[in-house]
Amino acid sequence: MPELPEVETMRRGILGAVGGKIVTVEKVRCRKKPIAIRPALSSMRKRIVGQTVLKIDRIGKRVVMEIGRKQATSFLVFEPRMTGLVLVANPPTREHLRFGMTLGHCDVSQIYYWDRRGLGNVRLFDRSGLEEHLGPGKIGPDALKISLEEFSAVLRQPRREVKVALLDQKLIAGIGNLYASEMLHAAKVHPQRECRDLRQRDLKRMYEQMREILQKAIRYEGSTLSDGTYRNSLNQEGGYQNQHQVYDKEGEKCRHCRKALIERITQAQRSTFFCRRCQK
DNA sequence: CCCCAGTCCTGCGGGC
DNA sequence: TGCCCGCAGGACTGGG
Repeated sequence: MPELPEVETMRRGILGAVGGKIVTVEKVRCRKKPIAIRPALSSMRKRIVGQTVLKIDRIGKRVVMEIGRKQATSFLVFEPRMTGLVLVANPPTREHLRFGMTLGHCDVSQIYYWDRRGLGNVRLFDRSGLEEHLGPGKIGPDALKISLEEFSAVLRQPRREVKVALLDQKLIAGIGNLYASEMLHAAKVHPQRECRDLRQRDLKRMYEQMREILQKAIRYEGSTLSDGTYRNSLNQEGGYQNQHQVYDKEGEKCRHCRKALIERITQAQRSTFFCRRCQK
């Protein structure tokens, strides 16, 4: 379930390994069990082999590598969805390795895309294609770049439940199911509140807790759940799972009030965890 | 416009 | 004990 903190950790892993150096793409390859890789490998090779890695970015829950020369640059986008990993070393298994790149002139020589379930994808866009698929309008402002004013404005979604709105990537980019539950608990806001009923003070607490939790989760290098799928770019576990207050803790005593039990409900076909006593 | 169910896919754990 | 089904939830799609 890579969300913003996990994808940011992947981005930093790649950046630390290749950043600041002139990096040339030498080889691009793909292993069995093809996932969505577009365009096909042959044309991807034509466009990026021999080119230079210029920038490593993140758009919401995607890692974006800008590759090329000054003018015509391409954008290689890794979208891990549920079980994808962008690695610089130690892919968990060979079986689910989906895509690899060999780089020259830097400490790491390989970038891997590994994906157990294969729901993710790797795509190459030109500048206008990137704009078309992932530009503003297609995807909201980043959860760590949005201002309080903008945050309050995009959540003017009268009848939508606040938890469902937080998951909508067109409104805010980067929040997924796990961190939505955690930030609402920390902000003491009930996940089923309709957005129109939120007061400015509620929005302010949500905004502050969103930043707090995402930044802290990045420091801990993300959350590795019991299925163990998510790893950082060196295939090591994250640490934020030990900081969770509500996610996947149905029936446990709330760590905040120490009285009520954490409940689990379904919203938009996803589990939400919350404390009825703390969250109003 | 928004909501909902279905789709992709694999591995696991709960239940029988 | 062993097997099978359902669930996990990223993003997208089509129908209401």
